[in-house]
Amino acid sequence: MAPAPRHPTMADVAERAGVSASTVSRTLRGLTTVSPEVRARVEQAARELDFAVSRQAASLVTGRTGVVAVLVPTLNSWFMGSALNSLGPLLRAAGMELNVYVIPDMTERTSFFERLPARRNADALLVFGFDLTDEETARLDHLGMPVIYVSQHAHGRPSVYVDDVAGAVKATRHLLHLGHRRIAFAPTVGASGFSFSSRARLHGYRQALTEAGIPPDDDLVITMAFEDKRGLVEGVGHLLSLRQPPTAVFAEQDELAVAVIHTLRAARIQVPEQMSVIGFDDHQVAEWFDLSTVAQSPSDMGREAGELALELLNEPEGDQTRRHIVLPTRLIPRATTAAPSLPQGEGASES
Amino acid sequence: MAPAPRHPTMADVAERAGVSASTVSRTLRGLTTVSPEVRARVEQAARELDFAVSRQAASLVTGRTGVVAVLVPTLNSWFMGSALNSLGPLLRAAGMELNVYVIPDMTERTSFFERLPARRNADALLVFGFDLTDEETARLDHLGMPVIYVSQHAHGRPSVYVDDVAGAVKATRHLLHLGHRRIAFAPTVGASGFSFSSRARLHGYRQALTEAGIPPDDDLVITMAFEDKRGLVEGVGHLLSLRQPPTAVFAEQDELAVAVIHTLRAARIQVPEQMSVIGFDDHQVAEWFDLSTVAQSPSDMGREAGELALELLNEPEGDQTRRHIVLPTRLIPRATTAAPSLPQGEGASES
DNA sequence: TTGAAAGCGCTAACAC
DNA sequence: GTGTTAGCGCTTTCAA
Repeated sequence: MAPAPRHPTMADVAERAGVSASTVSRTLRGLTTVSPEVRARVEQAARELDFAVSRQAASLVTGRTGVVAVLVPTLNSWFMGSALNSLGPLLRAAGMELNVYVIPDMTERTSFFERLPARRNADALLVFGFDLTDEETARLDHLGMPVIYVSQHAHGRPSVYVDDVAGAVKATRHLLHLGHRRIAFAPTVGASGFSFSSRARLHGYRQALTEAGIPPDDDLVITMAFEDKRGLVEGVGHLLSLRQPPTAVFAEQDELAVAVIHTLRAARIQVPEQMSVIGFDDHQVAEWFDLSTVAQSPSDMGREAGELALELLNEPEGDQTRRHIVLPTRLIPRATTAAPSLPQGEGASES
Repeated sequence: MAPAPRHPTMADVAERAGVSASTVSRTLRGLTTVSPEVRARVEQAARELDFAVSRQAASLVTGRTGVVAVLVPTLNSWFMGSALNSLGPLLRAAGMELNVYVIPDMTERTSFFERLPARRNADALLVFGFDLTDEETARLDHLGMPVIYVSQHAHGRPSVYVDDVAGAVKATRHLLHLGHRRIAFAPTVGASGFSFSSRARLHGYRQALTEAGIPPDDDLVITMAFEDKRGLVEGVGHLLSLRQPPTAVFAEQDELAVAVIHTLRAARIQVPEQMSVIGFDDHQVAEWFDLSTVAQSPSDMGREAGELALELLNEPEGDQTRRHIVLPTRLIPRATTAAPSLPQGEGASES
């Protein structure tokens, strides 16, 4: 780096082009009230000086920062990666920057809500998949910028989420149609958010069972985490040791489903012959495992959320702020679900 | 949102605390030249008004934006997710924001390098895994801020990367020790960056073979992408149809390794009995597949890169700017590699 | 230890 | 169409 290569300012460009700074500003912002010749001169001068507008200075006067902030529990997940992968370029195209706040644990979370660093440094905030307390939500309400809840339904506030309940119903019905009657549900621990989806899927699972005249059995609901090998072995062991063990498992997400399959196979339980397994997501890994699943599209979610954000930013303060976008799911039956091999009945495992 | 809940300014805080704006500024920045009583008054006033400093205004005068920008080919990858997951909180702790530029394709890339939007909007830039042209690198050199190359070695510029060559040597030697002589290497297409690693791993593979007295055979190097099922089938088919087919495959990354295993099994080729497969990464999926692999730690990479960035920012313009950090790898043998079942020799597949 | 004043680089009224 | 002027909200001399 050179000693102090001071960035050129608009004044520099103005001087070089022989115009005023306002004209440079107008030109660079694409306002039409600039004559073609002047525009050409200004653009060339800017190019020659390799000039870039300082957002800082601009936003000081416009009151807009040109950045959209996202609050995420983690970046290391298929869901977040896909969502932000579509959100990023979308914002870029609109001339906005993407600012990311990664909040992996409670400490970070507390400090985030205390200081609210996004406060004056973004025009809108997208909150991904956190299960916020009322207090936290209230705090965000006073942020002074549009806040959009993504991958969760926030009462009375703009949200974008997938229809988790319907998706879970599809998965459960699929198993029911195959003849399963003892169906386990494996939610995953929400240390890092997304427990909204978790609860919605549990709800859909219960609903489908109830509709089929099967009373939900809490013994069949067992929380596990795909990173926790030990917990998996215990959880799966618990299910297998039940008086009436399940013949199918519906895992809250594909990665967990795959981990469950891995654990089952390690215990010499054949999938799907002895146990059907279905996931949720249609994660890349689902294909490798021929995993039956319910597909959702995080890319669509990122896109919808981004578009909604841009809309709210350009909206004439309308009370359109309580919009909800619900995205669909799709059942994808593959090879890890099949009809149960044994006839169902009381004490099947006893004999 | 209220009609226009104007953010309180320092002047507001100053008034409320009965001091000048400068004193508020000094207090909030933790300068010691403020008497305890005044400090207390100011802090309380700030709290009561829920005041937050405007970075925009501050950076206008300090010349520092308080943001670190990262340029990434994608966010939807284990590598990037892990790296940014550790980078984010680290920057937060240092009071910096994380700005992400996702550049998924050539169009976006061209436009990024044309406009260089990070230019006046960040204090440092971390470039992840792109294979930049000399022209692009030169452009970054003139950005007027520290630029750190991550997951790649950039000639004469600060870089953080894993020792891909050594890692690839470990993987290849592992197969050699098991008795393999025909070892394929599967690099993956670098549409979205990371071809630096790709080439380094190829190099390590060749080096290990050469050391073992085996001339590298380009017929055994076949590029595939784990998302491209068709390409996988063709690629694997190609290897199997060789006059002397390989007995082991070293895939550039775990996800590809897993896809290869999936493809092999679909073709009724047993792993590792008929074909050993080893990956690179120690991705989560490696465990589920009992995949032998070479571990690297993207979290460490993110951390090192972040620390280096902070260092360069606080450094007295020293010429320390050409620092290199090389991270280690570790071989993790699991169940997808084993000794070849057939004796090696010419025309083994002919008989 | 504190305050007054100047100004960072830009945009928005308002004139011309 | 284009230039002039007046700040946006901070930090930073410089005085006191």
